[in-house]
Amino acid sequence: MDFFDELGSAGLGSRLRRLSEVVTSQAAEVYELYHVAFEPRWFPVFYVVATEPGRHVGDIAERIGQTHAAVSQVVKDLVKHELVQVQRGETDQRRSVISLTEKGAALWPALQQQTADVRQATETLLAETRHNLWLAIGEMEYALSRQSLGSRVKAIRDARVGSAVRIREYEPQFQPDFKRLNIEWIERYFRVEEPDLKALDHPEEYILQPGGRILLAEYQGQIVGACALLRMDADTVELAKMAVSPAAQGLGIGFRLGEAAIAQARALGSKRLYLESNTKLAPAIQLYHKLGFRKTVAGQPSPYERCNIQMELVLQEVKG
Amino acid sequence: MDFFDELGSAGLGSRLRRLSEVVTSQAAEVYELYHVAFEPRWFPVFYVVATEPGRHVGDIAERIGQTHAAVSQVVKDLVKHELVQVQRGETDQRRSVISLTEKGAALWPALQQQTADVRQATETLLAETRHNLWLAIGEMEYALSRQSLGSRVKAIRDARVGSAVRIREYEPQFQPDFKRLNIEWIERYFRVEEPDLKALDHPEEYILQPGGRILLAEYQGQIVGACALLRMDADTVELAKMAVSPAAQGLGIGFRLGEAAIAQARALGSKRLYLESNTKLAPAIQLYHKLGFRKTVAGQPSPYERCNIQMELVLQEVKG
DNA sequence: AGTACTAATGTAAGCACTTACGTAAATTAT
DNA sequence: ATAATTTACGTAAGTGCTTACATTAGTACT
Repeated sequence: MDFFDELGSAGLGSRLRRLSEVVTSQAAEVYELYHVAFEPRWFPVFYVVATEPGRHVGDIAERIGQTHAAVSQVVKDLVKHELVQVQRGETDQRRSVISLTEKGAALWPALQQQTADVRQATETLLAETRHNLWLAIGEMEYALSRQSLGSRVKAIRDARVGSAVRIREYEPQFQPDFKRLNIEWIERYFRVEEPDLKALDHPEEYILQPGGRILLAEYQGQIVGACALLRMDADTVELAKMAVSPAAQGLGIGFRLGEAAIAQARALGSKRLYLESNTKLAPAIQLYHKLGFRKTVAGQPSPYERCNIQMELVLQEVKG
Repeated sequence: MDFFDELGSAGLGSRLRRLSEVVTSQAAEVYELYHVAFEPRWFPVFYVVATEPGRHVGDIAERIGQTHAAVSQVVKDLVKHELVQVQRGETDQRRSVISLTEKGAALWPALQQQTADVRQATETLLAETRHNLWLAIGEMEYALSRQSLGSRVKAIRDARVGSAVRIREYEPQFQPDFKRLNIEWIERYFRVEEPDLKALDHPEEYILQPGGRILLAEYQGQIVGACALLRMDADTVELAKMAVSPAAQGLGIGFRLGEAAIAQARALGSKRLYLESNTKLAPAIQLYHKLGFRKTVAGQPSPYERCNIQMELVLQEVKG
């Protein structure tokens, strides 16, 4: 208890498990109280079999929200205790249709009575509390189905990282970082080509002087991402040399760089932003898509071997 | 979901389990998101080891509210992943003192950051709901620790049965029931003796005519319990021939009979109610105790072999 | 009718814990 | 000091589900 208070709601999963264990074991005591040879986990299956005859395993599983495997196992137990029996389906021989045995049918009224008692006890119990557990569970299930815990945490992390990421203009001292980040991923997936080295070794000459831009992402005092805009013609700019260090991937840094690059392209008066990539780089393609880029049908020839896809983002519709 | 609504809160245990599974598996996704090679279930142990150095297995278990076995297993896993190391205790060689390895220490800051994110996400999640799950769990744990589900259910059942049990005065047609109920338990534990048969076969002659009473309990149209009051002398009445059919035991019927008998004894003007029993019959002794009977030190000699304990209940203090 | 796919089920193994049990070290009683 | 008890721990097996896999029956398509 102590510990959970300290840890806070991050331990929600464990805490739920612990409570479910307490409730389950106390439920088992209830069956003892009624001296009924019956295990709590049988109940959902038995209930469906008793109230809705003619159902088969998969059917029951769907009804009670468990897997067919769980139902199959419970049925096996129930058969062993002679409470239900299994028949092959008439129309469909694959089905296991479950029905009560005489012994099972004899047990049912007592079980119903007991369930009514348990329900009443639980309802009194819930009424004792200020925060209704039953309703809280329902709301939580709904909230989690709308958005998973993972994506909620991701949103929080992205917000935190976002405010700690600084997008910077190129300065000469960043040339080694710019080169390192790009060489890293090119070597990982492809091989470094001649045009790469030119641009990475002499960015001022090959990128900035022709009217392009270089952007860098700084996170926790380190340069962890980079990208470049290359001037193609009056209306078109190419987005290239996009790189994020592996350690900083998944933090939304690529997206921040992309946004900044698009803003820059607009500022340069470009009407169309264009890029080349490779379908092997699925996360990158996904990122570009998220930024608004769409695949172009027929494109210019590329100077790079590794490119097999071209994408573009229209910044300003050309009036036709 | 459907099913639980229909079944009502009787399925609280299963439902908690299901939710805890969802939360736990979503928590695992979070670790993937941070690409940290870490399993959620390690967290509590790792947390204690990181924040409170020098602790040993049992110590950690107590801290996080799990068993030492669970901690021992997690530690084994953590050692395999080189995140912690184990040393024998210095003063006590039985202890396994756990500490972080370098790798573990390196992981800790990232994990702390992640935990903070998870906590924030969970808190936002909880804030979205009208019924706060976290507080509801706390309240439920408290309510269940005060009174278990079993005893709550029992109280409800006793109330239900109580109103369905009718305590009746003896009538000649009940003689077979009176005999059957008593023979049943006597034969089960002891053997039927001569005075038993006299009283059971001819209750009017041996019990009623000397000024005694016979009470019967009717439940669902059947006689399921009986007891008799035997007049001893002007001040003393003996409670005897108390019997409840096995199928109806545990329903509080004995208690109802006892209460009625005590009321009758008072009505007869008796100052002292006395009984003989056997310590082998633990539930019976417990019942008598609950009714207010206390063991007497030295008693009268008994006509029955099977009696090895005498108890009495003072109805009206004899002024000394 | 033969083939590929899909559906229904049973079985095995896994998960994150528990309880049960056995062993060795420490403590207490004699 | 020896014996009896308690404590600390690790291992095995159980719990109530799940996922993964294998088998067999039914369906759709040629």
